[in-house]
Amino acid sequence: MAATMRDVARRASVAAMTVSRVINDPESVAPATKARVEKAIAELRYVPNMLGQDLRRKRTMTIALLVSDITNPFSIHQITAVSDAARRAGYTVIFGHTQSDSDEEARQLRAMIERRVDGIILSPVTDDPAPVEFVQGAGSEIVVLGYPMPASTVDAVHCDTRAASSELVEHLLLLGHREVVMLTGPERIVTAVERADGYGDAMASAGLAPEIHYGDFTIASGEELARVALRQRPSTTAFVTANNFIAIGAARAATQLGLRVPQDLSIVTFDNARADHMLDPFFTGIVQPVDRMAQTATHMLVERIEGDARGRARDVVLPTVLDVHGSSAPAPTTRRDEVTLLIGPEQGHNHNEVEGTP
Amino acid sequence: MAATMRDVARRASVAAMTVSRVINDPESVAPATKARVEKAIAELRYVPNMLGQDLRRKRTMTIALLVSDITNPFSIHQITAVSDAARRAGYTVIFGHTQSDSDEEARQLRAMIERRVDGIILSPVTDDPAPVEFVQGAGSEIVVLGYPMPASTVDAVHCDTRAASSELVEHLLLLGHREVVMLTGPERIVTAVERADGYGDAMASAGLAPEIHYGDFTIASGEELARVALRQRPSTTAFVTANNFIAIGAARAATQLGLRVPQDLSIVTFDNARADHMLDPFFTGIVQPVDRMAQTATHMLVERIEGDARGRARDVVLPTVLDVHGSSAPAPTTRRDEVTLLIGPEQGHNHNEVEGTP
DNA sequence: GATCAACATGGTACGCATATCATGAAGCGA
DNA sequence: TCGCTTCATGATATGCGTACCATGTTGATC
Repeated sequence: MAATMRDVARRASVAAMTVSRVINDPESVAPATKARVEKAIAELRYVPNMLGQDLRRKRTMTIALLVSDITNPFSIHQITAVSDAARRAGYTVIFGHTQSDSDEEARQLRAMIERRVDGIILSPVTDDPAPVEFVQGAGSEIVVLGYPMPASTVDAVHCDTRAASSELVEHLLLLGHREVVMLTGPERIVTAVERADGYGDAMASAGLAPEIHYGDFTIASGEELARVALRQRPSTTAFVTANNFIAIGAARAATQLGLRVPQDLSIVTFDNARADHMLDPFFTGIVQPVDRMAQTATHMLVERIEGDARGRARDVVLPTVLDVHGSSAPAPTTRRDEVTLLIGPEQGHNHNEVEGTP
Repeated sequence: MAATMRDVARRASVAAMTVSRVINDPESVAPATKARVEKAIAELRYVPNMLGQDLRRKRTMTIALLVSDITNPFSIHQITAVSDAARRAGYTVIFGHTQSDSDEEARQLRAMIERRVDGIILSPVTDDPAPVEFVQGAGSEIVVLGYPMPASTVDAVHCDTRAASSELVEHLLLLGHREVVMLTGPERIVTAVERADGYGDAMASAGLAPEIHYGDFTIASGEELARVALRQRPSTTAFVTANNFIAIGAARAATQLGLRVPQDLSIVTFDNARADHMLDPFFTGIVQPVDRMAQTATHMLVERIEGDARGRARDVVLPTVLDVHGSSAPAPTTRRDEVTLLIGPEQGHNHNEVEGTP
């Protein structure tokens, strides 16, 4: 169906090689020949076949971006930032999402290696070095985005999310909160653990007992975690949540239990959706410089691919910002025992696995 | 660097063809041979090169999805739905976004044809048949998602967005509104025009004069359009907006002008963000069955690719739902002339191009 | 023991574009 | 006019995997 380079060559009475030259290095072809070839290209509506080109050149000019959860506005922001930076560098980007699942991550990485992408930007699920080694062993370049990799044999761009988590707690402590509970994601995901650790650090420094609930990075899980936490400890005055979905869920649970945010309960979080997307930015939270992270990662990757960067792995840590909005307020002074009453009828609701850490 | 099939063949003392068989049709290889080959594959960490395979098979098992604006939650929803459906059918999906720009659309389509995707799902910018013909001429299958194509030589899945727009207006009329103004996107984009037309239909049926403001599908534009509309006609009691970004902008403008939504001003819209993502679903609006649309489009495309569907183009129209939330309320009974006062100091603000239609 | 089928495996060419070397023509100076 | 460079173009081989046909082996059947 589709015309090939040889079809064009035949029609223009030249060799295939000359057609290739017209496309890739027009200067090197005589004007008359070039015109003939271009005419044939137009007439046959010839579109080059990158499969052949890539196979021969051993270069696809493609980089892959693997994010954990494409439904998260945070990931969307990463995707747009990476594609823009990549396009400027002359690369095409293909995406995948792992749904925070290591097996899916492995499958996706393999699919990308099969396509022989020149490089991969990965937001890894765990700090297991195996996926990274797999990519490197296959001869593709890789940059890790969003998480520090412990065995640092790979370029990485991330924020100090543990310290940022401490910062969130300190914000609450300054507002007079003492009963601060952490709601985070699954224990198998580094981000969830890191953010819980930062919370633990700050609580320990303040001489307070930490209370951490592990769940999922979803609204439903946030709702459930908040419900359980409030039932177990009705005197809680503030939640630190490990992402915006958990925060939304927690806010929902609070509202349903008759608690007002922030008057009765403060909620602070990570990875706020871009302010743009919301009618009123609401959650106080840590904002990561997504654009800069994505651009930096892309540039580092392109440097590796093009051989401009050799040698040791580079680890770039970018600063976060605490963005104070309406979801955090001074701790209420009175105890709220009526909460237990409201929670009563909801007891059969606890069907998620929830693990508490002392 | 990376091992090839022949490397594996040599190591297992078989022909390359046998390695290929082990990978694609393991049943046809004797167990002992198969084991030897698999051992060699593991030892060399061989990963097949799809470029070679695709080139030979003339099949990439890839479909491309081209949406207009990846930052829109509506598009994200399309992306996830299409990738899920495609994965189930054994296809990989690659994405692109056109930013509602015809040139960018053409570039992206060409890039996808260059990669020889088996098919393309396109949310077109305009109703120009050229992009569709380009793809068909290049031998790829295509399904148009979200917009009806006038010259129906192509499969399409969409909603009757014009009728839906009328439905929005009727909802407002039932609430007693008479001064209803349309805020829509650029005139060059079909969706913007279709939705304005539906508004026009309903206003005409009710014997009311339409007033349409064209702008962009962005929050900033929505804000600007609303500001201008309210200045020109302070007695406006309701806006119909052509997407959620315009709605958010309009709500912002209203708030800044001291108008409460919905008490003083109702706002209804299209393409609400998924309820999930918002703390409180707020906008009354038309909801399109995104999942079903995306699945249908994917299935139709796969059928074409696999030759199960031949002949005439199919045009599937799916029903929309009017989702009533808090942004629409009965029309206020008193006139509001103080609005002009509030608008006064903002006059120098009109730097977007805004076109009014009588 | 001969014949044939069924099966396992190999050899060769091909899909498309390009790197590399080779060839021919034109241009230039002496 | 000869010899040399410079430039435009072509022929061939290559990248990787697979379709297709061919060959050899095994085993069953009479």
